[in-house]
Amino acid sequence: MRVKQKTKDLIFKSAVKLFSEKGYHATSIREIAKSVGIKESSIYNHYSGKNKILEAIMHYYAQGFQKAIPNQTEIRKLLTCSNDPVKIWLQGTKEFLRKLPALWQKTSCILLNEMFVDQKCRRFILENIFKIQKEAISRFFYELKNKKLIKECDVTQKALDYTYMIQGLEIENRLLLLEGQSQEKIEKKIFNQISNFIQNLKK
Amino acid sequence: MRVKQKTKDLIFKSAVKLFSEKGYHATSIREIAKSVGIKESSIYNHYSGKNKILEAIMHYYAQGFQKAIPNQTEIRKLLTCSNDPVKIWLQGTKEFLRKLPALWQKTSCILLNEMFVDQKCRRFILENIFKIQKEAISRFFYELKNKKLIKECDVTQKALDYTYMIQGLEIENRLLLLEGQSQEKIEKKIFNQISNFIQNLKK
DNA sequence: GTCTATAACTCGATAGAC
DNA sequence: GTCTATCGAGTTATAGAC
Repeated sequence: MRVKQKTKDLIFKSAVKLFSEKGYHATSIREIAKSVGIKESSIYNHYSGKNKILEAIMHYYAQGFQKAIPNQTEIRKLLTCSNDPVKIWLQGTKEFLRKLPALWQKTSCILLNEMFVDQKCRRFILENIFKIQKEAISRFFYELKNKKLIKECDVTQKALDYTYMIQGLEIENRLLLLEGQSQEKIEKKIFNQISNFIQNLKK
Repeated sequence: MRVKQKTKDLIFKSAVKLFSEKGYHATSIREIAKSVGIKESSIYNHYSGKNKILEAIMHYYAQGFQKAIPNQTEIRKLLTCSNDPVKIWLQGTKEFLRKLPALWQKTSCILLNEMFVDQKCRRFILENIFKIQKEAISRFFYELKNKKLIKECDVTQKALDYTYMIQGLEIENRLLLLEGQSQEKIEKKIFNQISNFIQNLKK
């Protein structure tokens, strides 16, 4: 049982690596098997098909995302940390990123690509990710406004603005990762951009 | 010669349609040929390989983009139209979109996907599109600031903010198109979002 | 310039020995 | 649970008739 789990895990990890680098369709079962060090037929003892690996990735992605989103209690706790919305937001973002599982970034790359090609994947992300993301940001902004830490504004519109910005950043993030830029440099850029956005929400 | 050009054009159009719907890798030469109404071998009389079609698409995309970007003269002309930066910007955007060739939207979908998978395509877009886009927006914002139509601000930072927003919008645009939402509804959303951004730049 | 025919290869998936 | 062997279908691309 332990060995079986280990192999399945290796298949998953290799698939995530290869799919994120070359794309789902351009990666073959054979390549995954080779990078694990087994024959392609052995993969079918763990996943009944290539598509099942993608489904597992979708599961991993959604579960990791949902668990990392701060709930109402965590938001309230964050609000007591400081009177500076920028500090609060950065703290919240850091905790969110820290809570994401190790391979989440790569699974994100895979699915955000596949989304434009695979209808099932697209619907899944639209309903399970984008919606939740927008709601969570709105909720957080609403609490900040309630506490008079940010100026009077249309919270829903600002949450939309923020979401678009994050998606744009995400694209750059993916490109820079593929071009081999360091994770620190990317994170610094993201935090600058986020700080700038929240700064503009101040009174 | 005329017939030859017509077929080549049909191949290009069919490829753009299929690639944008199913992705480059998931579309076969056979399918393209079938949708044109010829055999796959006949395609090789016009394009020496599947990859050459993608290269043609890259060419079409970049050329269409560059030709649509307003030059310094056009920017200056736009600035005389109104004292409202929102009106000026929307006018500029409309002219930009109108100047884009018919299939540009779809080629954009194809390449923005392929970008994450194909290094050649990625470099091409990073160097030929993103860079030019950012520079053009900076230039335009700079002129608006010079004319005191927008408040004192870091023009480069605002151009970056705008670029991220546009990329986020572009993602949504692609998704909604794939989900069958009407072009008008999408455009309305884009114009709202853009207006909102420029409005915030006002004094 | 399009066709038929086919080469040469890769793909996902299965059967059955061990 | 992994292996070898292989199937059947799909792929890009080419050769040569018309």
